[in-house]
Amino acid sequence: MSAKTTDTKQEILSIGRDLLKKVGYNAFSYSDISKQLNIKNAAVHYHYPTKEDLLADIVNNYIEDYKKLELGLANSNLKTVDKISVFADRYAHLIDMESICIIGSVASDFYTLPEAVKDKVVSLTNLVLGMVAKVLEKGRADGEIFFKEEAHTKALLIMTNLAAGVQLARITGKKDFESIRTALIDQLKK
Amino acid sequence: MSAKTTDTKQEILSIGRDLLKKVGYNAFSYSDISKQLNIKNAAVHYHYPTKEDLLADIVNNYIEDYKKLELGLANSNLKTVDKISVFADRYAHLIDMESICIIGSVASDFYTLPEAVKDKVVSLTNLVLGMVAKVLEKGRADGEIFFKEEAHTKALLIMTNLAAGVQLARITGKKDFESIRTALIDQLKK
DNA sequence: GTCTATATTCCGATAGAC
DNA sequence: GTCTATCGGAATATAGAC
Repeated sequence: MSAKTTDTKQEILSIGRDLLKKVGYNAFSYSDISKQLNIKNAAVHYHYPTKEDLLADIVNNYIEDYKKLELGLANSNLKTVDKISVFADRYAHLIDMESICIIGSVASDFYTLPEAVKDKVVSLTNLVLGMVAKVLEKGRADGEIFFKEEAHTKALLIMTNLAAGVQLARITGKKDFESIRTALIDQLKK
Repeated sequence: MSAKTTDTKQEILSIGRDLLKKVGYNAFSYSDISKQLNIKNAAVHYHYPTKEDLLADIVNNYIEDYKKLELGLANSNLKTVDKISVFADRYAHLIDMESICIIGSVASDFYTLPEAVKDKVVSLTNLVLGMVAKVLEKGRADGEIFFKEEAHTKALLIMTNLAAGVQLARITGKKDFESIRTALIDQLKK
């Protein structure tokens, strides 16, 4: 139990993660978090002394999550198209949560982020792009999917479709995201 | 001259536009603007009583800009691929300005925007998507470009590639955006 | 160890000077 | 008409109570 993190800290992390994806780093305050937990805003500072500390933990948390997802996909029996669908489903779910993806959120706020966090954001982004590229490359080698670009470029195309797709959905509706999802899956089937 | 807008107001609008695209609606203050003009922050309030007024004018300004661009493209002799390239070039330029596209910026901050502005954002977005879709549809009818999706869907795919492409470039570098640009133009040539 | 009372700074906005 | 001095409130953060 020595490594156990308190429930309060876990809840702060979870609420912070949701707020980051819903309104962005500059638009939420410690008060927004403390009110949800019925504590004073300063209590949040005990667990995370500065907002930068909280943000850093959120990003680290996503790095861990994506490492697990990468392992899960690598060890799964899913067909390549279904692996990409798993990925697309995660983005579709964001829309229902009134969220955008973590990378899009911090990218929009990038020039206002603490320097130390920017490095972590780069790591997270490279992790996700690399994961998608690997899935695509293997799928093509196995003859399951088709694309002519480099795997890294194709990963960029798909990732940007999804990331900006959830952003656009806030403005024009979820139907547009579904059109994007369907189209990019169809493209892989050639 | 009766309709003339003061230089100060014009400069406020211009600086506000730049700040909106660089750091987002919640991350800039009237002080950021007033300092650049060597006036007091309250002087900005004379020209734009509330921050919402400024944001609304910025979005309206973009609507006018894009209407002009749409007319310009419709009356031009450019080939379809070059019209899309004009569009992609605008996005590439944003990266050099440390900016992201206006639609991506307000989409990320959407749930913190004043209600009245959200409607304008919807109009702007539909305007841009419609413009791109029209260019694509005409280009396909003229046999200049090829794509199998509906024109609206293809516009979504291209727009999201570009919008999230400039966001990603902040994190992983401009080279990734150039890969995206090259790939999406190549796709149109089939 | 966990949280509250309090300080400090900066925000958007108003009232009033020139 | 244009801008400055100033207000009320909210933000992040510290010091100290329990």
